Amino acid sequence: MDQDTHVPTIKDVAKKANVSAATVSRVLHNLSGFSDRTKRKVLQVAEELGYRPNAIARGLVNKRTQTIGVLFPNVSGGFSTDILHGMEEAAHENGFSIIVCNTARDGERTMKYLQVLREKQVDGIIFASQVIKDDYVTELAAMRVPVVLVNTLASKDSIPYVKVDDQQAAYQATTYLIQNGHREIAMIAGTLGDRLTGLPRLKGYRQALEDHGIPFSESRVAYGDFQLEGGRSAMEKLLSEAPPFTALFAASDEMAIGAMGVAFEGGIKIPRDLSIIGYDDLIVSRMIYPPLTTIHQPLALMGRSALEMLIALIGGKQEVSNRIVQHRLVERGTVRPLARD
Amino acid sequence: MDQDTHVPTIKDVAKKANVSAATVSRVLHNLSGFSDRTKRKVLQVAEELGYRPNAIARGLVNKRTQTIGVLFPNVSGGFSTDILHGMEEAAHENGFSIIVCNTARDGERTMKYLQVLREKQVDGIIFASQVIKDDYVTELAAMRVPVVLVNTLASKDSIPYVKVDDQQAAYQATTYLIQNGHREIAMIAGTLGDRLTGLPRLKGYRQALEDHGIPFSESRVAYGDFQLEGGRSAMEKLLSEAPPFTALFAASDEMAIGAMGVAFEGGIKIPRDLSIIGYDDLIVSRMIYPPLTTIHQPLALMGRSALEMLIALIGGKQEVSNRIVQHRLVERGTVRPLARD
DNA sequence: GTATAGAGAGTAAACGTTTACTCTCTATAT
DNA sequence: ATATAGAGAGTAAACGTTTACTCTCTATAC
Repeated sequence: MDQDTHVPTIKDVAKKANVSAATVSRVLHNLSGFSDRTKRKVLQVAEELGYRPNAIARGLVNKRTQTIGVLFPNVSGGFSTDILHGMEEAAHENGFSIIVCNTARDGERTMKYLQVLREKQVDGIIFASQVIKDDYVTELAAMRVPVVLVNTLASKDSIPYVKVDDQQAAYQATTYLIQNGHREIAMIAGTLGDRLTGLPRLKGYRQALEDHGIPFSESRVAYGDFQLEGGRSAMEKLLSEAPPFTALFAASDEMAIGAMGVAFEGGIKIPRDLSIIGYDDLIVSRMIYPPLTTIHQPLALMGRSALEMLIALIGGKQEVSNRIVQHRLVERGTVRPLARD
Repeated sequence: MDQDTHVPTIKDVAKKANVSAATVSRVLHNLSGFSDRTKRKVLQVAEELGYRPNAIARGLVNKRTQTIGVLFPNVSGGFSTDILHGMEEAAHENGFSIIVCNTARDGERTMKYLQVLREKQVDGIIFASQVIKDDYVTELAAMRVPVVLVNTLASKDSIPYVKVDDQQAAYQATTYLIQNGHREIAMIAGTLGDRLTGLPRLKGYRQALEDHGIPFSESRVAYGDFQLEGGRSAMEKLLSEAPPFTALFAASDEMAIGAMGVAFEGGIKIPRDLSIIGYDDLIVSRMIYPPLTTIHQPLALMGRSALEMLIALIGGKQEVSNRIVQHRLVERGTVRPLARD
């Protein structure tokens, strides 16, 4: 009766194979200290019993769980999704599992997750595109596990990261609009307070303008939250309050798409009446119509990179260097060259 | 020196508070068997030391990890993403963590994941929209953990699930096209061999046709894989090989969007020249232009439901009943009523 | 023929909790 | 004054592994 509900342990294997648990462990790990005969016997018994090692017990002794915690501001955004995909891939290849956490951009919730991850003894942590508060840093320090950032920075560069050069990318996006003859260019920027992703993109935009002799005007900038709805309301604000503009740079594809929706609803044809360039190159951005001209970030690759950096750190590497990955402007259907006047 | 790298355990707390580890444990779990004085002392010391319980050790003794494994055919699809979001939410509320696995529709890979999840002693497993092979069922049985299915079925209904009524939903979608005056209706169906999601939708389509006196023709059906690319190639095939049609029912939004792309490229205007209805109601479906008319599935809710069912089972509930959630046709911009001839 | 090295394998402690049992008080009932 | 109940707390085993040590052979070197 008991056999029916008992899941076999290493001891069961040991007993049935007439060896000690230690020997079974050695065989299973292919260490030394057993004869060929024993090895065969152990393997056969393990197979027979359907034995699987218990990673929890293993984790307890060698203080490794082969598990990594990943925190996203919103799991369901196309953005997080693409990054997650790359991470998952790399994790699987390296024998790690991923616990996903959706922080919903909420500081308290993030702290709660950090504690859970600590208790679960994850081997490392990745933060994706999220502002890193000091609280987090303190908690992370107490956890004594390596951390890697994707698409964000910690103060004083204290944590390794992989990201693109936001300012340069924004500069390029804006310049592209200018080269297409636009001079009245609005921007939907990221969260106002966000100095890490929001500000550099705004700076790139401003710099491009000024380098081409176009005065920057705060009145042509609206702030969103990188998400669809934020893009929509920013666009509405721009349309009603800003001086007229012929082109728009949105600091995220989601916001660009939100803005496009508002434009369509208002009878503004894209790109005929308004040119738009986004930032991210989500998978959906090429699915929509017209397909979005945007700054491509290799998101899956960035996820993969971050995970590989993290694994190196977990493996004992003392330091990894930050990685600036290459962005790229991809021309699709939402920017129209303006006829010279 | 050692203090510097040592992470405090329950024993450290015990020693510093002059009590036994058992007492600390009792205090922390708010059981009985300690005075108020002791409680205060223990709590204070735990706080001072920055003590956090080790869930791995805990898991070892009470054979619970508060962790759930979730398997998706492709994490980066909008589909999985929305479901995951609902699950993550519910998991967090109930003190569970989620390990995500991307099976890439690969049987071997799935088995590998199942084994990892078994070793990691997850408390339960959720399969999302994936064909359940017999191999899996065997492995799952050996794991002795509860399983719940989302958007799929196992043979003989042996595993509880939450899904919509695919056949009825497809019937409704097709009927809607018919009621809008269409009689030449093509379909992009799911994977040919897939009897679980693919076939019912095909059946619903066929049934609706026949109930309205329209002969079903195999030549107007093309098969995709539920993903974007599959939709594109199916559409190309339909356009070149099928008899002309004025409307199209796609068994997934992704395929519908892929088909729309092909249509646009071919100069076919939607909905003027061709009406399209999809299936899923992904978040992106309302972001694109024109916004997709489709069958809404409450994906996040389904994810949440599945997770709650699973937790009930983990909690010892003997049985949960399957849940058929309500779908809904949402009218947006891709279906045009056909003028009566 | 003895010393010795190394192969093969077992013993037991350790990882950090939880929990069943046990023990010692103090307070109350008789 | 004694029996007894219950509060407060400790002891130790258990969970399933890994691993440092130890032990016993057999084979080889001399």
